[in-house]
Amino acid sequence: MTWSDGVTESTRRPQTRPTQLPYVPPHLRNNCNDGAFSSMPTSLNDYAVNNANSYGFTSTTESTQAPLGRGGRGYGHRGRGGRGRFHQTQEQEQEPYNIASKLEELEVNVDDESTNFGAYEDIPVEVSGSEIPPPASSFEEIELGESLNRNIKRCKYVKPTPIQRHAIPIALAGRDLMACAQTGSGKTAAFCFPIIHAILELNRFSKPGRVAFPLALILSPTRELACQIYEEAKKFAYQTRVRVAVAYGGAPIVHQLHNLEKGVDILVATPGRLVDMIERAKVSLSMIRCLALDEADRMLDMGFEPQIRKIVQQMDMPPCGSRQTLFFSATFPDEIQRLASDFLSNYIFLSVGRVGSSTDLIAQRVEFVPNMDKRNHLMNLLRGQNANGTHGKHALTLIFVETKRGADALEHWLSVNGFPAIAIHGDKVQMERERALKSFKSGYTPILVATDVASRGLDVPHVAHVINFDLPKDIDDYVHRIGRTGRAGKSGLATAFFSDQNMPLAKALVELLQEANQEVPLWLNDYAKRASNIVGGGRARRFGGSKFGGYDFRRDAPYEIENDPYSSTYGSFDGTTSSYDLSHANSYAATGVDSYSTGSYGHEFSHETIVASGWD
DNA sequence: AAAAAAC
Repeated sequence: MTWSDGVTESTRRPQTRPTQLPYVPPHLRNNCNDGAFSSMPTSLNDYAVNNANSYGFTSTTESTQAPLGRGGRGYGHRGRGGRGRFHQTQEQEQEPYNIASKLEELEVNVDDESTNFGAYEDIPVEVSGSEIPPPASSFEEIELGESLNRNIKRCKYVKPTPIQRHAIPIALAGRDLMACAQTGSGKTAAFCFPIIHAILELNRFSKPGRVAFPLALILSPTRELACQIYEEAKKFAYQTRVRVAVAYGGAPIVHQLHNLEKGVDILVATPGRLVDMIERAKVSLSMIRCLALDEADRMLDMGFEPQIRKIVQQMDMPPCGSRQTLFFSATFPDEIQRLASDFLSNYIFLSVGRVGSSTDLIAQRVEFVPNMDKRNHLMNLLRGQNANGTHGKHALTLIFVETKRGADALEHWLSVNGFPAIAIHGDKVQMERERALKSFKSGYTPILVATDVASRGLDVPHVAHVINFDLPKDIDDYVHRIGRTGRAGKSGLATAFFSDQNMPLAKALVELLQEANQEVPLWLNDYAKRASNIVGGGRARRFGGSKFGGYDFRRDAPYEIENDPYSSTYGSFDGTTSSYDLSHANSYAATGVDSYSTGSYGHEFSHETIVASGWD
């Protein structure tokens, strides 16, 4: 990145055509051969088909119907007849859902060093905007510099993930970016590497002093996520002169201030504490070269947007255009994209995987469970896990509930019933929150009951099972929640308890399951159809003509762009919706068109391992 | 109607 040249001047026309090499995620590159390669998806399929029975929770509308399709790709099989026996708790007791063996079958988080074999067959990549820098295929090719490369190796990152391959060159070129990539696919590194590289290039490090002048600011919606990003960034900046600091509420401010006084290049923060520090004149944003928002859609939603606007537009931060701005998330609803463009200048829109989609590393199940039966049903699930003795460090269970009170209540109820559970939510003091998370991570209490405080970004290895005890109202929240498992190439399981009051979510849930090649229960389909007749059912988010297109909201609203007071910030973006697959890669180079997308990366084999951590 | 985020 060439901040020293001036951020806005550093954009350049791509010199070479994008190297569209076949992509295989890092975890798939270990000792691959055709036989092993095909083993995982097969077990996934078998899993879905064979367990249609033991799962078997269906509404009366399904009764004796076989489940539709299967969990894998294609619809060649039909599950054997699932019996609708959702009132028959007796039978549940006799035939508890044997989750432990299923987790083994799925090779869920068996071992950090183990690799799972499978394929991302179709990872659509869409890039739009003007003068798009081409993606890179290796870290070496990106030339991040010796010290950073050393740290990348230390972290056992061998090959960039798709989001990294595309986002890092864009960020290095100094461009603003709105990036969407699936949970657990390596977003943290995708914005940390370019930031650290740019600071090293700038070769002007912060000095100790009463007021801190960070060069880069990374914002996070929760304290725990801020901590996690901070820890990651520190690893990446190890033995460089780049200093990283963190600022978040609920912890004594003096320690954080003390650290700031030593000099800060990269500040990771939650909004409230940051504003506090700025108002105390302990931090100045006047030197900020790069602003990165993790979970950017959350940061710009109703609850957070005023604070972000204050920090970005009403403090001493350099204005849009004279700083670089990077937005990252797994989800990016249309209306939030529109809002986000206020903070961006001539930005590039990048999506790896469909926006808001989940990864197919997560096997998703939806069961109809009336509110009254939820606890009993949960008990049966957990008993199934316990029975096989694998409910330890290698199979953590994360249970999401709707309310803070509900989290406490469920924690208590589980504890009383002999399940080692602990709760985390925003009414606990920070120390309790951190203790709960630590206790969960260590496996000391392998069950964590959480509100949405834990739904985004947190990277906890060994989370094998995410249970949506209460489903969220927003499908995007669901995507983030289940994204706590199936990270960095590991597979995972997500179970949702769907009750009558989740009707509004049915349509979006069905669409998501279909996209992720998951089995859609017939009864859920019925709910979705009924719900779609009611105004407001689902979310009008996925539209657009082309198969993968319609994600960059600028494409859907060319007129608004022309009439928009900010239209100049769009540079030469012309609202075209060109779409290119591999066979058209050449035309990209020849014409310098402003967007391209790929439908498939194909497959590739190599021999590499990767260690999970801080992937979001 | 809920959750998160400063003291």
